Amino acid sequence: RLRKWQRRIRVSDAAERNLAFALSELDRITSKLGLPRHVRENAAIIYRNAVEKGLIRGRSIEGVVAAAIYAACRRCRVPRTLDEIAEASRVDRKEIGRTYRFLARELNIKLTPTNPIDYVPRFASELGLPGEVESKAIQILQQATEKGLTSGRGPTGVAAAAIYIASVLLGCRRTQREVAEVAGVTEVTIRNRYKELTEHLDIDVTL
Amino acid sequence: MEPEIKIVNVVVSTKIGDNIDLEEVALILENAEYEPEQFPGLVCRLSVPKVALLIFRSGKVNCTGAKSKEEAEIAIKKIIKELKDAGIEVIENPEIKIQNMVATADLGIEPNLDDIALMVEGTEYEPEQFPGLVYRLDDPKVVVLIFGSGKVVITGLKSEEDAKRALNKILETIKEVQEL
DNA sequence: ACATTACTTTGGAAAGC
DNA sequence: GCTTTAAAAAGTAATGT
Repeated sequence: RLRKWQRRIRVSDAAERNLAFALSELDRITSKLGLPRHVRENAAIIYRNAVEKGLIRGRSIEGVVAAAIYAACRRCRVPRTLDEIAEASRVDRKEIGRTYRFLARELNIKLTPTNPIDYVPRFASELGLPGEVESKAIQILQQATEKGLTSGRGPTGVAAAAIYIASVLLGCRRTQREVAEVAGVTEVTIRNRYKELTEHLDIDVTL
Repeated sequence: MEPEIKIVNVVVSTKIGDNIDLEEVALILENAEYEPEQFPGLVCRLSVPKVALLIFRSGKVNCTGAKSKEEAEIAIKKIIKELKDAGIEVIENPEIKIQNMVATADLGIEPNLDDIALMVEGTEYEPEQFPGLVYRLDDPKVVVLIFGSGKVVITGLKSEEDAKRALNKILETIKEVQEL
């Protein structure tokens, strides 16, 4: 009767409030990361699907929002690392990774591992590198993938090394430190991938 | 020749008594750490065999780090004797149950993790987070970590036999993936 | 440029928060 | 869910020489 009616109002109120909070968080994080509108909308769809399937139970709204954004970025081929999303949200990378896996499984989101090539445009432009360097880096990564040199390695590290090599080859060298900075990896990692790529792909990088 | 399987860790549980005073036990066993604020169990490390034992107030005990069930048994017998000699009431021949085993092996081939992740159900492969592919098998119910080198880690094992079965299944599915 | 140490992942039990 | 324990895989990271 009246009680039931009131409870329904309360429940829908709470649901509305939660959704509003989630969407505002989604807006805040996506704008902080400078993500395009279609990525944000994609993340919003993923979040709504999660709500409909009751996947939020036992999880924080922020965690699910962050995981939805992470998934949307990958699906739209404009990946952000877990560290970047963890920094922009107030959720730690462990929880985002765990929630992402959970959402992927429950919502049947099938994503292949992030292709290092998808990181090239963003990293290259942040380094102010011309299109030719970008193309060269992508070409290197395609060859690397064919030879299995990307398997098991972190996508950002391989992408960073390819960009570093391409920048040197085309005469607009960026230091390992600069590339490491924008890619969010250490110089040691770039050096390791650099060795691997130049050796196995017979690339002469003479300075 | 089948790939050699090496058991690298065995986790075992048992019960050696009741209402054990861990403060007292901490004084009896030398390499014992007991910080109830941090963890309810007492930690005791043995050098031979090289294992770690977790002893609880209830008398329940966990033993980790052993290379075999026998090794874990020896370790548990050791602390039982020490406690008994110190005048603590203990169960002399407790039933010891294997809770988990970890094994490593080499497939002898370098699998394409991307292809496996794409075609095999129950797999997770996120190189950004971890270089190995995670493969959950239903029978035997274990988890296998497969690396690009062909090395694998099998965990969740209750017996050595399951490790062999799991390994054979993995080799079979990888062969199927390679053909398709 | 090297080396060493340490953390990521997986599984399971224990008692308590 | 977390806390603690051990061990392996390969990659990445933090520090040290």
